[in-house]
Amino acid sequence: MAKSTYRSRPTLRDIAHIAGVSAATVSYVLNGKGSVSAEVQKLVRKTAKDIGYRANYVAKATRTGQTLSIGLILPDLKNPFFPQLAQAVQSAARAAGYAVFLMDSQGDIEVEREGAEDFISRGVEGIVWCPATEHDSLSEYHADVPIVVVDRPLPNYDAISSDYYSGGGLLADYVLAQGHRHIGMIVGPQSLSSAKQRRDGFVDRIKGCAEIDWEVENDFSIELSDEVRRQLNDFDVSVIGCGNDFIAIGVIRALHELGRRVPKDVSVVGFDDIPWAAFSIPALTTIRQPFTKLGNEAATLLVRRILGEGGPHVNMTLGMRLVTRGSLSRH
Amino acid sequence: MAKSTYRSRPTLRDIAHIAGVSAATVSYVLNGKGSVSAEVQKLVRKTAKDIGYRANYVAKATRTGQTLSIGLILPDLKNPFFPQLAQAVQSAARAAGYAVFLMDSQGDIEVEREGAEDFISRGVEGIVWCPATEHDSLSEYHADVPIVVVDRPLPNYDAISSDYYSGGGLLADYVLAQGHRHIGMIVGPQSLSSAKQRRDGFVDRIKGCAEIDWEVENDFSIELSDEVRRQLNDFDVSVIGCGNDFIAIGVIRALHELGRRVPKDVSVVGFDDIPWAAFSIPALTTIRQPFTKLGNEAATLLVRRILGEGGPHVNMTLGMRLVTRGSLSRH
DNA sequence: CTAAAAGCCTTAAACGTTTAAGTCAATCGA
DNA sequence: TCGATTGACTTAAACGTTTAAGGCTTTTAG
Repeated sequence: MAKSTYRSRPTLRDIAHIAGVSAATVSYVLNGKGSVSAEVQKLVRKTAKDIGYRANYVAKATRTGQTLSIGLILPDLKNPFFPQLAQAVQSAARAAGYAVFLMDSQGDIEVEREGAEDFISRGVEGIVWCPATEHDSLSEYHADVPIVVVDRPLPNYDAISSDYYSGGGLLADYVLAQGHRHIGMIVGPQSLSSAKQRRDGFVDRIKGCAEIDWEVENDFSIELSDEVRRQLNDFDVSVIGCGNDFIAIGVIRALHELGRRVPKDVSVVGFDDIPWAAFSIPALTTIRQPFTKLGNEAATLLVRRILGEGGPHVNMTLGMRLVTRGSLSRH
Repeated sequence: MAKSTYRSRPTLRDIAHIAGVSAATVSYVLNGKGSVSAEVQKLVRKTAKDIGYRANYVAKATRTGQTLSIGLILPDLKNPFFPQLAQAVQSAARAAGYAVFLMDSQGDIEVEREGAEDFISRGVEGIVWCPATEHDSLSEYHADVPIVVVDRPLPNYDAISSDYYSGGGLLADYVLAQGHRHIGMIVGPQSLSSAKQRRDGFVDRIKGCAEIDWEVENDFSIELSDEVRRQLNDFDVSVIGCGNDFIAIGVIRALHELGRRVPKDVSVVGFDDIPWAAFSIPALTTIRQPFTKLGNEAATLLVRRILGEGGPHVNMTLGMRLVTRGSLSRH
């Protein structure tokens, strides 16, 4: 009874029958293989078109073993980091003829696992994975299918991530060049490698050139802890470096409530260049993460692996660049 | 040569062979059908586990005709409207056992078409579609597979959208209740039904109670046209109603550049309650669109159609609600 | 005690493709 | 003229499942 109202699609055999040739012949012309006379080719194509034939990929896949699909697992689409990534992965995959299954793990590593398992049952030929945590929750699927992890180098995987350390350095250079010598830092959770690297890159470059007056940790979130809010009353620093743009936007907001003007009274810099960064008031000076390139490269690398490209796991790292807007002024 | 380094997965026949039973028996126990002795059940399950068997959905699908997958087509993941929707669709689909293929049409109706075609070739059992334009670009796939369109009622489709008209009214009520009597409006492109409805809902309620001093059109975008920017110099209106939150954020920004304070000098209201709305300064008073519910309902309805539920096309409309934050003050 | 029913398992066909191998006729080269 | 090659097409098996039909063996009912 299910689907009863929807038409069942014509098959390759239907074409064969109508055109009076064998199924094999139809398959050959539709795939441009074998040798078939121009006459028959034309006939087959015509009947295919006439009856509205469309290939059945799943039948095709049973025979060839190729589903031409990949899976994308990411932690939370609501985080503005991921839509761009997903878009790029899908677009690059599509260009290579692959469709992409989407799985939002909601930050749950158990869901990540189940998702990967489900994907593999569905025959995906590879997975692009943006891990929710530092935990290698997909290790058991590793042998079944190539996996490219993005945003985080993970041992035993192909990995593509932004060069956070250099990005931190880039930001430090600019902060120094603009004359700032007293700096407050609100870093992301240092248990996350991505948070640690951007911090270290920044700090290492600052070292000896200026003073880091204080450094506190906060979630990668707009909500600031009480400890952080207290630090915001410090009038000695001329700039506050934030672990990411969320924190920076939260800081600008909190500063605004405290009656301190950005960047007049104190400058603020972020990290990532999420879409909102351009539209805060003032617009955020930040380090741009190449979201789109990240996704494109991940999908492209994955496809290469699928096509059999060997070699050791790559750990590709993409350059970041400084985006200067209004939230930091000369000091 | 491709995939040579990845293990080929054990099949149901492998289990059968090892356990010394027929493939049919294995299938029966794995699917909980037929009648199989407890003994054999145990044996089969054990061997399945031992050799790390995982069902091959594509083989299964050739036989059953059910791929347990649906497609999701949307115009632009970068638009903050869609990530939440996608998340909800995926989540609800997953709960029903369905996986979802993602396709970002980039606003191109040709891509929409190709995407749908590709999906159908891949055997999706249904499609959730968020049209990029008012154009019914998927009409030809309509007969193949159930399609639920979201955000826009479209004739001959099941449709789920927010009740924009009522939402507009809700906003008008609040604006009036707060004492505003002179209103400027920056509406979205009136060729879009969603833009038109929210405008009409607002205007119809205002009518007779207050003055709409001016009304201009702008894209649903943060970038404002010159005409719009000129209007912003009008000191007569006490509130500016915007077609969506993007426009509202752009307006707050432009007003800020003009030296006018929001909401002290003039109030601003948006529409949609995109995630950024809460974090602008001041935070936006707006009408919340039930993104998550929209996605959930769409997926659930689609699944019901897939399972064979008949009946005429539904045109479900979801209530919106007012979210009061700081961008509008009493007048 | 026997016929019918129930329980447990197998056989084999089917789903819509692809593709290796084979057939047959026409063409070619010497 | 004849064997070999080429060209055009077909046959049939295979991919990994599901499932209707059937065949034993054991249990049940009368």
